[in-house]
Amino acid sequence: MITLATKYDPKAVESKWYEYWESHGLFKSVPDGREPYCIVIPPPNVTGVLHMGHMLNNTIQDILIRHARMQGKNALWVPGTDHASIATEAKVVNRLAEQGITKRDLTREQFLEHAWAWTHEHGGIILKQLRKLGASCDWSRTAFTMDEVRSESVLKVFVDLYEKGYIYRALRMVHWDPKAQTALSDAEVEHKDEKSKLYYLRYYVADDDMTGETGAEGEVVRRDAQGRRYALVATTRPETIMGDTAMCINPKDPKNQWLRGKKVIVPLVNRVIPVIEDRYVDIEFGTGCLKVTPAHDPNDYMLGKTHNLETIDIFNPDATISAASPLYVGMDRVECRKQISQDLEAAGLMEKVEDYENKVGYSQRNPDTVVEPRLSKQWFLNMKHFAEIALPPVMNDELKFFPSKYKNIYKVWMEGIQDWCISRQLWWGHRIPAYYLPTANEDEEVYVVALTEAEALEKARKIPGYENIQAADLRHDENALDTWFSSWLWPISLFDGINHPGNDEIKYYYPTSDLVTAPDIIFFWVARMIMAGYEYAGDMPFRNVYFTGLVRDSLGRKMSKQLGNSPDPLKLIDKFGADGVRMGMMLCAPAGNDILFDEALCEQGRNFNNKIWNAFRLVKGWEVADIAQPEHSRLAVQWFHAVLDKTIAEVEDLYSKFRLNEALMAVYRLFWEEFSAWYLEIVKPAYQQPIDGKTMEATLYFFDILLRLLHPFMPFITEELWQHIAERNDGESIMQARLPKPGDPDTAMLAAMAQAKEIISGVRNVRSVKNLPPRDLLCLQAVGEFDSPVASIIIKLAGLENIIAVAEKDAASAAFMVGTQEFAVPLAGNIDVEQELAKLEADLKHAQGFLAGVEKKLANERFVANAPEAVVALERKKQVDAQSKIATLTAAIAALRK
RNA sequence: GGGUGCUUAGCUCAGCUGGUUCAGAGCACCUGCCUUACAAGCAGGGGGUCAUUGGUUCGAAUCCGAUAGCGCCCACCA
Repeated sequence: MITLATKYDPKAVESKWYEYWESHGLFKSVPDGREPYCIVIPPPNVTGVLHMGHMLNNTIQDILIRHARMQGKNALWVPGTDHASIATEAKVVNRLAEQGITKRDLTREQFLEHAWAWTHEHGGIILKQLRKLGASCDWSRTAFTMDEVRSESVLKVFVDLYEKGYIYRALRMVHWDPKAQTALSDAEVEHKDEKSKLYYLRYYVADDDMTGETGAEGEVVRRDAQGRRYALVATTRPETIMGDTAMCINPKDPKNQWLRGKKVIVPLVNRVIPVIEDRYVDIEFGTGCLKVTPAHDPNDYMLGKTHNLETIDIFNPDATISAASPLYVGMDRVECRKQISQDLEAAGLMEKVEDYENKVGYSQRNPDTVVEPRLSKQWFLNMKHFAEIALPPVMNDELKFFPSKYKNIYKVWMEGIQDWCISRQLWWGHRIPAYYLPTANEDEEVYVVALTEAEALEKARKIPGYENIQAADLRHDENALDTWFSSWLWPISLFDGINHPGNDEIKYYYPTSDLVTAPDIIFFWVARMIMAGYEYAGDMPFRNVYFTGLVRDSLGRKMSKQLGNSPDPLKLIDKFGADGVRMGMMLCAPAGNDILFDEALCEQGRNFNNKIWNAFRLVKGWEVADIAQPEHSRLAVQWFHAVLDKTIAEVEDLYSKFRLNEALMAVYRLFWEEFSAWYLEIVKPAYQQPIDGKTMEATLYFFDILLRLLHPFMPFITEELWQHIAERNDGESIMQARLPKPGDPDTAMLAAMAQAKEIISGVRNVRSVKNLPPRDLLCLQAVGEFDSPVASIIIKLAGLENIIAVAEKDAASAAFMVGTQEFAVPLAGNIDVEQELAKLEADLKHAQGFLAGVEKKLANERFVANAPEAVVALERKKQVDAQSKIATLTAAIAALRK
């Protein structure tokens, strides 16, 4: 007999088994004749570290992968990392800043050297951390969005889309991140409500003759103390007045008719600008006068275009005031706002300031940075075609979203889709494969798009006038592509399906099975992968998308460094074991809801590990002897087979619906309640007594099956125990064990045990209330006929001497009811009559109330006439049962009162 | 501003097409137990007018409408 510690120690086993799995190649997958099951990992940032979001996301993926593997599928989980253009470049820039180097001091090549150094230094840390969690990825396939295969894929796709006419270059108002100094896509801007100010500024009428006209009816003419007339303009951004090139009124606005055709003077700047008219202006807002700054507002840009206005860009790329501005040159925009409002005030040009709430766009990657609308030339992808191919399969459930509520969100986005700005003014990323040719005119652009410089040269020479151009004359586009322009190919490029379409791997693994990701990247990533999937692999990239929730703390707050409410996953693993943490995550992870993470749940996970461990200790401690199998054990085995059949079917159903937390809860209860609290207690031999062979064999079989059911959730402890349950060969693993197919559950047996449990609970309750010692054997009286197929189990677990059917129970006894039958434990006179009466009367009252409800229903003619027969019959049965129960209780009370 | 979802025990959630003895689970809580597998445990127990309000129906947590609160997505009104 082996002696094992009473507490399970995860540290001793986790690394051992991970190494075992890896060294025996158990995570590896190559195409074969089996059904494939594939997940591609949402690639974490290459320089990132594991946080709770990864923890949740990857636990779920590992559960799905391990489950599929145990179903006999060829399971493949492909790992990798993302180059995360903006985020990584920002980190490198920060590190260089610490060394006193700015990006501008370096050439592109030098900067990239630093970036690669950083990547190699920090890259892959997160993948090592995933191993601690037990992630069963095929590490031999680890990919990087900027490795050779992926890079080539990205460039090929760019060239292809350009040639198909979907990619174009245009001068547009784009979102500009002044910190990263790059354009962003619409999706990378997050709007936040902000308390700001509305400044009312005086725009004096130019060359005012100050004639005394008061204007037509409804006109509002403003004059200062000297009688000079002015328009009052409301703005949230006074610092942009340096870029004003017009003031706009609505032609239908009666208040401002007098301004038609006039010119006004921009305050402080003293530039004279025309008053234009456009119905775009909201008459009700502010004073109905809008200042027009075409370079710094999308609407104003549009007005500028229609009215042929000059565009003055007063910002540098870093959002300091540019030399194009007459004032405040070099000042930061935030400073400038403060300064200019003071100066306007001092000059008497600011009439009032109101509190105002509006939405301000922030850069997703630089959360403190307000994005600036900026006119610039960028590369765009026309999205219309892609929306058309990607919307239908989701709407008709060929490709399923879990939970399905995201379908609608997806639909709305697709239907209102905007072109995607794919160029970034960054170096870290895939360089855009466009080559510019020298032109006489600086504003004119001639370029070719080609995979390589050689091809570009070839193409360039076909352009009339450029027949003799040399490689040195080509200027490679400086921009990099949006990170998501590589991620959207991930499910294809991982199998090299862009460079080698139709290769064996892509044919076998694509479409992949399930994608597990957070909903915040549904547009960035999920939607675009679906687009690329249909465009480049002719099919959906995955069959199901499981959207996890966001991990929050137990108070529902987002996890953040400032709040300090974000636990370090590795510390948690250290404290509770990977299995415990995995379980803790899953316990609070109902599909699609936010996760309110609480460390207490990991504790629950750890406790469960310990429970399994101790159940194992118990079973392993039994000595087998050549003795007959007791009746109760025989029945328990029969019953537990039924429980397994039922639960396995339930669990499989829950998996298919991605209700993993419920699947876990089902196996948790199966192990703790049914197996440990009931089954083991039934078959457990008396202290130091041996067990019969049949029961032992069945028990070990059950334990084995339970471990298999638990394995996807808790891979380490289950492997450890599975290896101990029976002799295993080197290289064998529970990972490869199959889940049994459930049979039809023996419902009669399940019903019999359900009743038996109630009876046992009844007796235990009597013991508890009457303070009867647990070891004293009791006698149980069943009033009327009694016949249970599992009576021997009741006798054992309730601690009974026997069960006897009696016509009338002892007067001095504690009674309880199970269904319609009364049971009693004779108490040899020491009963508290009052207490007993109170209990019976409470039961009686309840039964009477119940009966009244049922009878009221039955008295309702319309119910009897309209309800289905079965429902009415059921009500009648309830009536009869309640009546019999009332009779029993009344008799019992009368007997006690004697 | 436009959509959309949610509101069931102290907490986190189940409850599918309305009817299985007047709502279930886990955790938390209360009581009693250190009973040789496990106190990271065992046994027992309490706790909900299913947000509010109209309606449909013989019958509503479940269907429909309104209200309130919370959340999410989208959006260039200064």
